[in-house]
Amino acid sequence: MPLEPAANVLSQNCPSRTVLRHLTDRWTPLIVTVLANGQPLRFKSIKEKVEGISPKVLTETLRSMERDGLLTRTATASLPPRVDYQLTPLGLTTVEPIRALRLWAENHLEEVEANRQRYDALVAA
Amino acid sequence: MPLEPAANVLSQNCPSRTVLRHLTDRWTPLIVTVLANGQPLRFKSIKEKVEGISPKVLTETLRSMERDGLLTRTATASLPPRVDYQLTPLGLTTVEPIRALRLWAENHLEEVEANRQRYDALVAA
DNA sequence: GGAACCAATTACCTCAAGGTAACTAATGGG
DNA sequence: CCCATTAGTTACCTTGAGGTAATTGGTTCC
Repeated sequence: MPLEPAANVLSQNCPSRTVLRHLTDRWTPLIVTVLANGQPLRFKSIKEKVEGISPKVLTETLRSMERDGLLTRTATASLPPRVDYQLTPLGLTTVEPIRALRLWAENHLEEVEANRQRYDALVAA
Repeated sequence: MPLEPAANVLSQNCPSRTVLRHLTDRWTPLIVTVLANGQPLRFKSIKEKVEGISPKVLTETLRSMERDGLLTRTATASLPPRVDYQLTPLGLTTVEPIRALRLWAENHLEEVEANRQRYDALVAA
């Protein structure tokens, strides 16, 4: 059994780059965030919590995550129809990294904005 | 002193969303990765380590990171010219979250690819 | 007999991120 | 005289992610 060559996102053709890009897609971190506790959520409910996402893009992003094995999709043929999405064990392992990234953005917002103002003032001068 | 309203990336107009998007720009995690040890690197050196990035986009991304206060740019008027980039203390606080994300991508690559094959086989059927 | 409900799908459009290629300034080296 | 070097800039183009709006289907509610 040969050892796999180590994946390395710095390498031009390493497929781990696409994995990283999926993980950092515009809406993926937000969807992981609302599913983070492991409980299933319905399509409509996700759409409400992730403010501003369109149904088309939500469907696309959920499909992509399902394909990568991050979540499961369970359709119930009830009336009205019901579809539940739930993170898989693999998906749950992304929760902590994504949570850290999200918290960084939320907690350093003011500092970043202050830096921008300083920079823009310098450049204008 | 009024308390700041808590930032929340799930809110449509919360400016923390743009901070998160910057952090997850196509090249930002890779640039943070090569600067992660805190040592300054020259433009050319970054360009070589982050395989495939064009000089234009590297300049743009570095400028954006400098504006947000993640790194400093130090130009030396020597010949040939020399410009060093180095993570700031703020930038260094992104290293761990980004490292976790990168490691996830690299370490779960095979599992993700296996899931994709399974999914595509099912959908084709 | 229409409206509401849910989870989409479809067709279409837009825009900005990113890519490509050529060019610049300043100077030392052959 | 011309090339190499470094860190870009400029003009231009492409692409694909994402947005918008309308539509579907089956059933119950009014």
